[in-house]
Amino acid sequence: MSIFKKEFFERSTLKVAKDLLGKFLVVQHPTLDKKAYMITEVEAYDGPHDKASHAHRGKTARNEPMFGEAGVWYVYLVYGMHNMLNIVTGDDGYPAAVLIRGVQPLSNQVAKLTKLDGPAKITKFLKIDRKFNNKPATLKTGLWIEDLGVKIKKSQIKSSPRIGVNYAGEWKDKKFRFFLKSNVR
DNA sequence: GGAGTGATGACA
DNA sequence: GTCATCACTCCA
Repeated sequence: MSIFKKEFFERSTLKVAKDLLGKFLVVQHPTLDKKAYMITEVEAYDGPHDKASHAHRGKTARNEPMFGEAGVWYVYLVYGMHNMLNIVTGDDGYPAAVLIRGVQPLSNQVAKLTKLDGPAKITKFLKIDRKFNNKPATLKTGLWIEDLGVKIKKSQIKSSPRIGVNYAGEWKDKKFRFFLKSNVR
């Protein structure tokens, strides 16, 4: 059981995205027990040139966390009702983040807890909202990432174009989405 | 296929 | 100040 440090997130966004698969999102609510969810699907948003990234149009009040230090949560609202959970990667000043799209509860937890297979379902279910925005994921703030020793083989990782970014021109076809083979939907 | 929902960014 | 857009989900 080891919490991830900043150095993990300071590497290339694509590497971080792939390495996050099979790691665990740990949630600690004030009133509930600690729970861990395995990350099964992520997307990378890398750099100022990525048209699908919020950072593409430059630094704004909303995407400011993406430009900041690695290992910080970037949580924002889309479509008026959906919170999106991202973790900032890359060096300070380089806008990049990994969107967490899918997680799966540990098998010994509530069985009927359905697989959380959409980015907004995760945040809704785990009660993640913008109060986590700009908070470090490298401290036990209530939401962080741990390695619980699950080994992921390279052959289990699949990639595809990202979802919901069809406006992004040539960037929409980049295979920046990574997911575990057993969790294809 | 289409509605819902509201923060955000662009423009004036 | 207004207006269009949006890294989505749900119901049909």
